[in-house]
Amino acid sequence: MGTTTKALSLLGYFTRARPLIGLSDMARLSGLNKATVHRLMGELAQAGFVEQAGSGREYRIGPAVMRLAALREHAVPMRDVAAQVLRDLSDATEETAHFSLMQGQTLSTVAYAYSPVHGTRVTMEDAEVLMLHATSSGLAVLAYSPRDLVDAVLQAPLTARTPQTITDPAEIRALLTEIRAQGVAESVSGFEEDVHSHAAPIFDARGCAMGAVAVAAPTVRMDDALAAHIRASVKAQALRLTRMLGGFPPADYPKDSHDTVAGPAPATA
Amino acid sequence: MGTTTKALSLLGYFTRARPLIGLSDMARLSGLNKATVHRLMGELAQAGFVEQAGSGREYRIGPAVMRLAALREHAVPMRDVAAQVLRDLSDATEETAHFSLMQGQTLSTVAYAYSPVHGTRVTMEDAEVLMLHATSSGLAVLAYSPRDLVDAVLQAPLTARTPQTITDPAEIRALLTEIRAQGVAESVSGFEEDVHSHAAPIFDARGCAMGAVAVAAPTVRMDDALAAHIRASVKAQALRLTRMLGGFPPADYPKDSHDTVAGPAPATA
DNA sequence: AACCAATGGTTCACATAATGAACCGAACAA
DNA sequence: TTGTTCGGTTCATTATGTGAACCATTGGTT
Repeated sequence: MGTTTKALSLLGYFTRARPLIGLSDMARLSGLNKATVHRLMGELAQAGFVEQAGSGREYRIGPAVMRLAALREHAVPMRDVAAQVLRDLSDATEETAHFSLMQGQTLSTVAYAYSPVHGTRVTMEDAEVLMLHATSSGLAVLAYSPRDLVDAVLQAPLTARTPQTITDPAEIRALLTEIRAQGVAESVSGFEEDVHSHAAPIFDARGCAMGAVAVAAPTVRMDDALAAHIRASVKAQALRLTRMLGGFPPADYPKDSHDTVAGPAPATA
Repeated sequence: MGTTTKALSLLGYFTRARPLIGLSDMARLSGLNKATVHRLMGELAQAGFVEQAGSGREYRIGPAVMRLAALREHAVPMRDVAAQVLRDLSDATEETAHFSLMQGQTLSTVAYAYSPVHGTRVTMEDAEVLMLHATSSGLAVLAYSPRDLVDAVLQAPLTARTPQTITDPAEIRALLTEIRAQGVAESVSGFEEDVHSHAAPIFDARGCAMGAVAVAAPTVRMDDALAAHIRASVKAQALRLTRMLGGFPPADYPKDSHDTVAGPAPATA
């Protein structure tokens, strides 16, 4: 393992729950020698990536990352990043993939990608507003949203877009629990007739659901095999997009044991 | 120079104007061997600090910094705190207010606020790097910086951003003495043409200057009354921000006994 | 087609820079 | 006192990083 990799891996041990780490703690966490950690932290500190908190001599994330984050935000608009992931997702599933973001209390479509494989496909509109209770994307977001939002949405009148739209608040709450267990939401003809969609949430840097990635297929093409494939794909790609956008899933988000989506892994040592 | 320092220094070459950098360019910019840069960028990429943009094989800042920035912001909500102070300052002066922090040996913009009053205003960019000798913020910081830093900055070649930029080290040293007497630095068209700015330093918990708050106005609007108002406001708000961030001014920082610039609008409005 | 000058990327002999066991002085507790 | 921690330092050993020279591609010129 390269020296730089070691140094950068140290940054991975800072979390929301553990924003301050002392020298000895860091040595323990990383499994590296205390002297090594000291030198690496010194270099990180000199570059402004960490700094020593005033009172103790513990370290915390430094100001340099703010500058880089501002650059990243400017250089990489979310749509472009999402477009890439959606293309992969629609290729993998041979169906329509789309990405939507919460804006205020509504969910609106940001980007989508079609698969060229089938002649019939689910089509999307730019900036379409998705109802939270009637779409798989909306349910995926709701399942990982704070109670306030869920209550606000479910106490408002729930309009039925189709005869299949679920409008009973109690039924939806039960659904949300199930979604949290699965990590994937599902909707059959809830928003558009004859559309069967699966969605997984996208999380921001605080671990809050900020949107969702979904795959929508005509109901006639859906069967158990395709559904299983889509569920796995959408979940994997949603995790990938979450990471690409700099967010990370909450601790209780169900992990599939098999798929290993590359991420900023901590020390393997 | 340590390997880690070299790797991290590469990140410093990304700017707003240059968000994508190729391998050869990076080697040129950093003065390092291409093979070295390749390996370092590889390690940075593996950790998510850079990534290779889809089209070319050029590098850009990666998603990992977003996570760290969120952590930093959570631990040290400087940006939020500053935003509040800047809003008050721009309201009070009816001009653009901004806050910048020293990172290593450069000063970079952290936050800013515009006043809605005038149609023309000085505009800012996120994460813009301010030259220490050519901006009021830079001079304010230098005036309260240790001798080493001042010497290092003034012995390097001082580039002139505009014809009005002061590039004579002796002249700048004289200026710094004056700034220490006033507690406020001033720059007329030193960084951008037709911009007149005033700045006051922000101190950390040890009483060292760690950044500056400034108000920038179009030169055409500047007159004695506005200048006096801005000087008082920027000084008062800088002191306030210093305190809010847990720092305090050094003993020799000039205190204005009389003006209490709590009042919002200037007389001229 | 042939040529040139870029690009990103790779190799390997060499030496610089990283490593870690043992050490220090300072707090704090029993 | 003794025994813990803690952050930080030293220095012989060697793993790690380095860079001149090398490919393989690409895009532009002649």
